[in-house]
Amino acid sequence: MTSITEVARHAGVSPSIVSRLLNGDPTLRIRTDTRERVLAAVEELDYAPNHAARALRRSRVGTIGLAVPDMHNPVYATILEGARPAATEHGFVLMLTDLDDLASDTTTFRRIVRGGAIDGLLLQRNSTAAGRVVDRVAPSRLPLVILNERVRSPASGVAVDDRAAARLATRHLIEHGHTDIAHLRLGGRNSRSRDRQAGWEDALREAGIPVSRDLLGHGGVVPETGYRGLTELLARDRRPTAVFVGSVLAAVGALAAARDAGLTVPDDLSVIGFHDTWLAEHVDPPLSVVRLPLEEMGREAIRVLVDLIEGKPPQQVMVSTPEPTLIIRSSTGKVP
Amino acid sequence: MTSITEVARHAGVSPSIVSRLLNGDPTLRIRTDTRERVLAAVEELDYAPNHAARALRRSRVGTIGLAVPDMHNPVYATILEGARPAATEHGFVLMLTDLDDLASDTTTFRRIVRGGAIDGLLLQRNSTAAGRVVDRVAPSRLPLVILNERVRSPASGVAVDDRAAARLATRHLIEHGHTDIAHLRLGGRNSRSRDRQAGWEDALREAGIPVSRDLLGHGGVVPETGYRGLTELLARDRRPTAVFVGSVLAAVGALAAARDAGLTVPDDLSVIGFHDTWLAEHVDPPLSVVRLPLEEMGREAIRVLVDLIEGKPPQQVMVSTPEPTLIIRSSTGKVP
DNA sequence: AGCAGCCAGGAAATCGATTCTTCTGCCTAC
DNA sequence: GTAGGCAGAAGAATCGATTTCCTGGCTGCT
Repeated sequence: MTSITEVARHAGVSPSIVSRLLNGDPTLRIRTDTRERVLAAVEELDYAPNHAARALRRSRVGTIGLAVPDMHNPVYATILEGARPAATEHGFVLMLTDLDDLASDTTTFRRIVRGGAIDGLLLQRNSTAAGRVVDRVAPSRLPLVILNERVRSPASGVAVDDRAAARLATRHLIEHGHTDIAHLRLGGRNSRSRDRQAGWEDALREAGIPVSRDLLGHGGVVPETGYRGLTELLARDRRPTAVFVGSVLAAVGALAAARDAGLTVPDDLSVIGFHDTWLAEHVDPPLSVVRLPLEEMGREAIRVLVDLIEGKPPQQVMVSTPEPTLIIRSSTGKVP
Repeated sequence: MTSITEVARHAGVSPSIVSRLLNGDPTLRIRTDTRERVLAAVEELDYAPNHAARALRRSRVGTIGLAVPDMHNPVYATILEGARPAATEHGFVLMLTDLDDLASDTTTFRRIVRGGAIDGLLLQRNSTAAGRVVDRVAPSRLPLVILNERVRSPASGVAVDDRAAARLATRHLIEHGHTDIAHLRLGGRNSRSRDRQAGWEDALREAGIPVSRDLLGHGGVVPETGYRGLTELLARDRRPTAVFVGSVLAAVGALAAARDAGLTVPDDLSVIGFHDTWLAEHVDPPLSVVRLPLEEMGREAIRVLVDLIEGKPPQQVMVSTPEPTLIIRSSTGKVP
């Protein structure tokens, strides 16, 4: 590990010069030949400032904690793909922290948050665990950005336009002549679930179709709950001819439920999901979905968090470009 | 940020006592009442040692870098699910580093590796990028563990028994009466690809079936390459009745290729994939696969890396419990 | 000549935890 | 009565980078 002292000795200057040069101190007056000697020494010794020492001095570690509930969920993977390069651009590294650990384990929480292992936290507010983390983080004044969720003003949050996207998906079904359009909602106390349901209602109302509780079911966020949700819905008196599912994974489960109920998709039942991931393309039938700017959301979340770390005020951002788009595959069709 | 000095003042002792007590210094002699005063102060101030200061002093940061090519790949997500809790157990946090950045960007590499931002690196050796990273890391003596790949002795690696698993998968096809069994290999210069092909050959040879180049194709690791691979294979003179695909994602692509070629799976063609992820369950038809202990591999990799960080010698580990298992779904059946 | 002012760079304090060395009473044993 | 020993704890150096405050020497002006 070459230290700044070695570089300084190598170049025949004092450490402060090396530091100020490398950090671009505007008040630094330095001769060209000295500058070049220092830079040459840096190159030759392959010097990089020690992470820990710099963090200690600056009281900023250069890492951002990322707490998502489940890496298997392709939605989070996509957000991550957007967030990581953005973090790098801003000079930060992402640190993976387990949401549940943060919520339940005092030792982990202390180590990470109180011990200053991260400069800020990016949190997917999903489970009740996330709520607990938010409550615990608040008093420590650690910069915090809630991901994929609209939040109230004192907090920072970055979301996508779930409502518009849900409306788009539902309208697609309406345009195919459907009027009995069910919705399998995410569930839970979060804006995503509410907004997607609201978008569904928006589209129905705009088309003059009455919104009925009979066509509202629970879809959850994994295939199993989607399967159960559609199965239960199909057992009711009033059978839908189309269903808008609030999650891709649940939509995949719904596809299986339809098959097991003896229905052909899309001839007997149209299914549209939420969020495009390459999974949607490879199920049978390929799933129509509405695509939202998830990577962009990841990128924005990093930007907002870095702003917060730099002392700027909290922001609530809705990422709306590119706009939600329909990806029409084979799971949606005309009304039977 | 409460510091150790504040805790010391609060308890009426010197900082060294606090440090030695909290770190369990065995040479520390301390009165019970003093100990309790210190612990009470720690609790009251909710003190945790500053990450950066401790890292600086100990020259160990407590983080492990993880470089995988693609989070969308459920295989990596699964390995990660195993690695993260193991890291926490050992007192480390996982840091996400981009493989390509590490390979190509000097600044990032310096910052992370030379700057001592990680104590060790867990690397999925996949692309040529990974090879470059290995070469660059070597001179810096950063502890390095290659994931999911057999390696030669001076390096450390953790792998699963690809060959046995491939043999198992192929034998499953043989037991269903198939003799024209193709293999879509991963490709690339890595042991995974070679071992899976070797396992396929093992099973054929054991059954007295000649191994033919005509039945060997390229599958890659994503659906698109799997699609192309099978399409090309089906265009040859000799048509297989079954195919063992070296990756789940490629197998999913192969399913689509079979459908587009007018073949019904499994009636006209049996398909078996490698690695079980919940994706396999939800494609049509549900894909038979062979399941390997991926989470366990992630956990083991952390153990080996931590050993390395603590100065123990390199190890090459093959994770073989639980043993590879067949997960039989509906994509494999009797020979037509 | 004398002095202000600038140029180029140096010295030292600091961040917080760890760890090695040193110190102070008090008790015991000879 | 005093040296020695030990329990119990304080002090100080250190890790490496940053940053504030200085300094020596030269220039230019009066």
